[in-house]
Amino acid sequence: MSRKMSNQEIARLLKGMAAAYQIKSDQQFRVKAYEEAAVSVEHATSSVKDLWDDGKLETLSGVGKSIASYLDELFRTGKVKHFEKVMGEFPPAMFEYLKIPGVGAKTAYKLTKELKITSSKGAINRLKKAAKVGAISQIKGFAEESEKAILEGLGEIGKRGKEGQRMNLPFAGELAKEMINYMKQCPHVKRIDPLGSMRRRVATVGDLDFGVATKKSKEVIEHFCRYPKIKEVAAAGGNTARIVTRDNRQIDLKTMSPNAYGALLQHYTGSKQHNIHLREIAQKKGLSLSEYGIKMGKKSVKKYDTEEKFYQELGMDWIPPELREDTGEIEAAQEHQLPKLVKFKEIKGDFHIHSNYPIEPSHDLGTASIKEIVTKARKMGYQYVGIAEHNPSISQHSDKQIIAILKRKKDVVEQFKSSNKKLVRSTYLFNGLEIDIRPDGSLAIPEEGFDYLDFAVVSIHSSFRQPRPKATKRVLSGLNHPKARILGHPTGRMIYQREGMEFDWDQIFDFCQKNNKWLEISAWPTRLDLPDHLVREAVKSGVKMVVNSDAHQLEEMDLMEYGVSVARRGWAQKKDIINTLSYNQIKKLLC
DNA sequence: GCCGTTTTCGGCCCGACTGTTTTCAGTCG
Repeated sequence: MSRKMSNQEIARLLKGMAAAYQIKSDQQFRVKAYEEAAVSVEHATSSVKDLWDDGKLETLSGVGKSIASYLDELFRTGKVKHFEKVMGEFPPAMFEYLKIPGVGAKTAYKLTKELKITSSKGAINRLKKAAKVGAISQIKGFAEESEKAILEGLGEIGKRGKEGQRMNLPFAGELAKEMINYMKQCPHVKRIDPLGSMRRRVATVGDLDFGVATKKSKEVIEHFCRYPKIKEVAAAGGNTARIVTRDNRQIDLKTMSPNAYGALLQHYTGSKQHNIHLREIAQKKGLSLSEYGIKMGKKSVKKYDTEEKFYQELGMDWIPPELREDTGEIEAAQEHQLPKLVKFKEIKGDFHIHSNYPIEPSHDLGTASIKEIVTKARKMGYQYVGIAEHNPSISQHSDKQIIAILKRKKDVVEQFKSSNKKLVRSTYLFNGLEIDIRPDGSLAIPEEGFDYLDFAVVSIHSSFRQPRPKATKRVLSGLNHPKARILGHPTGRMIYQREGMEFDWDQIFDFCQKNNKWLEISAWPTRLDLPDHLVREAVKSGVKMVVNSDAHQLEEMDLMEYGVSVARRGWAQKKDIINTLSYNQIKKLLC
């Protein structure tokens, strides 16, 4: 098929199969298998099509021989005969209704039958009309509340973007900080943590959830419900509450007494796959896990104030939330072999910051001066900082002009260094450039221009749709120059806007590893690129990476922490990240 | 349909919430 099918669409297809089987048969475990495969596809950090290209479909948990072969058929022919046969027994409208929050297989099927709607075309609108005239509440098993819920659910579909309304990690992270600061004003909040994908630092976060350790749940919930940015309190009970903010973000809060907080934190941090695996292990030991603690046989639930003790009870080390995806971390924790993940405070510099130096680029210029950048870097405790503006535009300048601009910039940097000796002694300034790798693999400045640079970040900013062999060759060619040390935002993905490029990663990893080239982990909110799963592959291949902010404004230098989160999710340790090296070490590598 | 240092057969996570119900079904995370 010509169009690349998104993970979201594939997940929907698998969910449809689960729903069909749910109605059709009592094979509840086959239903569960399809549902799990759907979730796995939905949460996959790489495109399933890419995995298929690489023959790695079965690395997705929950995708075995059968589903892999169906997906193979899907990618080869654009359809799956078996799926069409199974789902063909049901009105197509039913699969549309599955999109409605709160509507599952049974409800969706019942609606199509009772309302006699079959075609998927206009199914949503017809349902909306039925709800408005009160036809749904007339159906047995439904009443006013259900009808209202369906109407509200239908409204949700319209509001959501095509990929669902998830936020990128830095966006969600900043919202979470605001909430945490607000909640800490309440003296009864002993401890507060984000939960779920936010705590695991996934690149995209859905709703925000928080856990609070407190002995005074009522007061904490009340304080939560007085959050200044609130639009409405959607629900509030003894230990949980849900608010909706003015920008329509749903935020949940769950409280627990401090002596049982560890289990709550563990349970709601997930991931679901991680927890299921844990419970299976627990079950074999005769234990049962829940958000309240651990039940041993018929005895009462044992409580845990910390997660550490909870994991210890199961015979394993505490697992950093970033690793809790059931991709081997549980086994590693049992063997006491978990990696010592890189930390934000170990970062000693940032190599990708756009200053406002008038370099006349074709892409956007930064807004902060060189002095502001170095001063900020020093405040952040960095030992060094690299400025890397986009190269001067090639369409607007001759080679000669580009060389002149780069020479002048070097002069300005040298002048800055000599007139700010004290500052530069504590935080050294490297003079770099972010250079386009053009579609043919050449770099967008003339050879002589490199004489005026300490290093170059080379990146792709155009022609993202090249076939894999050509794209791979392009990157290797771009990295080939001795001054080209960093491959900027390697896949070029833009979260929710553009899929990453397809490369032969083994070739790229191999080249980087042998030639001392570094892959960037960009902390730029819509990039977070390399993505975490590729970070992990790179770590396995012994490739070094560098976490950069790609800041265009001064404050954006603070986004570095989110890049570190991506590195951590990719199991990266200090030794894998080049900008954890001291200035003296890095100087030797660059000069 | 998936999965495996108790298994290639025989298991498959746990609980809350909601709405509709007199004891539960469906959905969600």
